[in-house]
Amino acid sequence: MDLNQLEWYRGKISSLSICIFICIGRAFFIRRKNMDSKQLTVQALQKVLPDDISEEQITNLIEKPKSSDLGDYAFPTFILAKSLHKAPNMIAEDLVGQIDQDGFEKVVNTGAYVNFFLDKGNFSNNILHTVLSEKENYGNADEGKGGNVPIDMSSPNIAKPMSMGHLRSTVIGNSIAKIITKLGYKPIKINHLGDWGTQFGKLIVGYKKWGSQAEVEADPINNLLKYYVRFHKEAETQPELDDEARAWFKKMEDGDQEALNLWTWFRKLSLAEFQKVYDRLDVTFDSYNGEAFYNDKMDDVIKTIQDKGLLEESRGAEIVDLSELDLSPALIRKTDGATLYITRDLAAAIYRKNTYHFVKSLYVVGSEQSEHFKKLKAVLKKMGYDWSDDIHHIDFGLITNGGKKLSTRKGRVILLENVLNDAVDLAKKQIEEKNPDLKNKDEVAEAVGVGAVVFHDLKNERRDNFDFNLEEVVRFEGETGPYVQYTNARALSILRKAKTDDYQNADDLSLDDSEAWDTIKLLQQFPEIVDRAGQKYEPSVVAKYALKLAKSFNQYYAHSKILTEDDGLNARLGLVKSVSIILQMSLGLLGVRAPEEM
RNA sequence: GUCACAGUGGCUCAGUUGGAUAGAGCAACGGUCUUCUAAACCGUAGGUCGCGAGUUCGAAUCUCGCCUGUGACACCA
Repeated sequence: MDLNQLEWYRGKISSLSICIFICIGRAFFIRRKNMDSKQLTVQALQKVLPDDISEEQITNLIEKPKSSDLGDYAFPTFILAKSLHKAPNMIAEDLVGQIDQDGFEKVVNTGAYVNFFLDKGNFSNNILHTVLSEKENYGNADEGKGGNVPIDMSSPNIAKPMSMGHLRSTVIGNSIAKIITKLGYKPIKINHLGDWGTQFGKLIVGYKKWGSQAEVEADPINNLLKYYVRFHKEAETQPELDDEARAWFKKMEDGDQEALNLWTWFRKLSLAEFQKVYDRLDVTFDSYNGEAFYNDKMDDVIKTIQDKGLLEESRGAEIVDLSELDLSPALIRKTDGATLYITRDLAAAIYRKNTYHFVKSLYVVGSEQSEHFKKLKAVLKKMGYDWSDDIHHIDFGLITNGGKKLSTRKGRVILLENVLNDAVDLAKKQIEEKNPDLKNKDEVAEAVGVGAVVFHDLKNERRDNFDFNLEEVVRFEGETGPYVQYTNARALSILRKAKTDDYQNADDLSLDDSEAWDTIKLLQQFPEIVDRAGQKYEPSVVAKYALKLAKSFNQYYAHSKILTEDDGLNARLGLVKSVSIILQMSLGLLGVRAPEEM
């Protein structure tokens, strides 16, 4: 490298570092100012409140009024009534008289509250600059510090169709993965396939009795399901079928070629079918290690349990007693020597710890299994693994149909694929009706239809049960995914129609408009929303926020003309752009696509 | 029976750490497209926050009891 080149590099490097320095400095400065809007309020109060009330107490007492009519922060004076021997509303009135209103739009009292109104122009200028410069990094945090977090999710059973129940686990897990990524963790999405167990014995019996290779290949899952359902029906009157099934599963475990070949074939066909659904949902996995993967890891686990003196015999089975925790015993090995669900999960938990050295390990599994996870953690704890505390069961409520639990065995399932197809068909109809000139109709219909189903699943608290209702799931009006998508599409449409993009570099983005105020405040809330969603493993926090932001923005632009050539144009466009950035990010965190037009 | 979770307008649900007249969306009724996509916006009507005590200046929110629903409760996963 000659001298000239060296100089050139130096120049590059130094100008780059200056740029980085300025950018970071600016972002930091802006963020400080935003965070300080509450701090400003605290300080204003502290100067006029009695000394025995600490800054911390004031911070905790300050609340955000439900309505902007009552300001942006409010301080209730009730607790001062006793010590000051005065009525709360008198205290509030006195405080308002003493408070230095500098930096606020105004400070007034309403009854017993002191209400602080922030300087809208200043606040909006700061927040819009922040969002426009940080873009999709807005709201990022480093809480996770790159720690691995395996997420056990989706986990459908081989040879059975994916039901709405699997949808829940899949989309909740997927969304949590995205949310915690934003918080600095590294999720490892594991599809813990149900690919082992006695049901395969049943399936083989059913296939051999009533099936054919051609039939299975034509429509694998539906036909395999058909055999399975028929097996259960016929076994009611012919109990000897159950014995046959057990024998076939035993053959699998003993390595019988015919049994294993069938099993491998079923598994392969099923995975290919599942993949179609995952593609539509935009969900990928880092591992497909299911139950079968742990077959050869069971002995070690059982040996460890035994070595620690935890294994007991009871009624012919081997168990770990958990009665001191008010839990029923964990069945490690059946009377016939076969292992069980919890044995495999113990092996999996230990494997994941050893392989990923996780900081947390999540299981997105229905709440009917909460007992199982309590036992799992308890056994691990007894084995001396303190990291059992890092295991979290992310439970969710079950989906019923007509108030009844769905059951694969009885053939009462809601097929996810049908639901998605219905939703997409309906979306297509809507597009033909409302926007017939749209270019990529099918692609948009897919995004909207699937988005509606996914959003519907995520918008309520995980643990809520819900009764399946097709009309409700594929609804496009009101509090739905398409509503958020539509709001974003319209925002983008405005930006396309704007003759300028000067707002991207404008210094002044202050927007002193009460119509826009709620939206602006919502933009500022986004980072704490992501954080809360992550702490609670609750995608619905993001979904509800997205609805709130969309609604507030819809209200704003239904009443205000954005594309007007005046001094406020840059700020308004900056707001539209910021809203679209955050709506897209929110939808992204939920695993819902955001079409540019619809 | 034991344990867990839930109970908010006709339906589906919101409601950070207890706070100001309990909020939305569907459905119902009425209004708004010559003006940035009406999948939108505005308005009207609709609630003893399951019931009863307790704590508190103050409870949908915390504690206790009861009622109702759902789920789990040893060889399924």
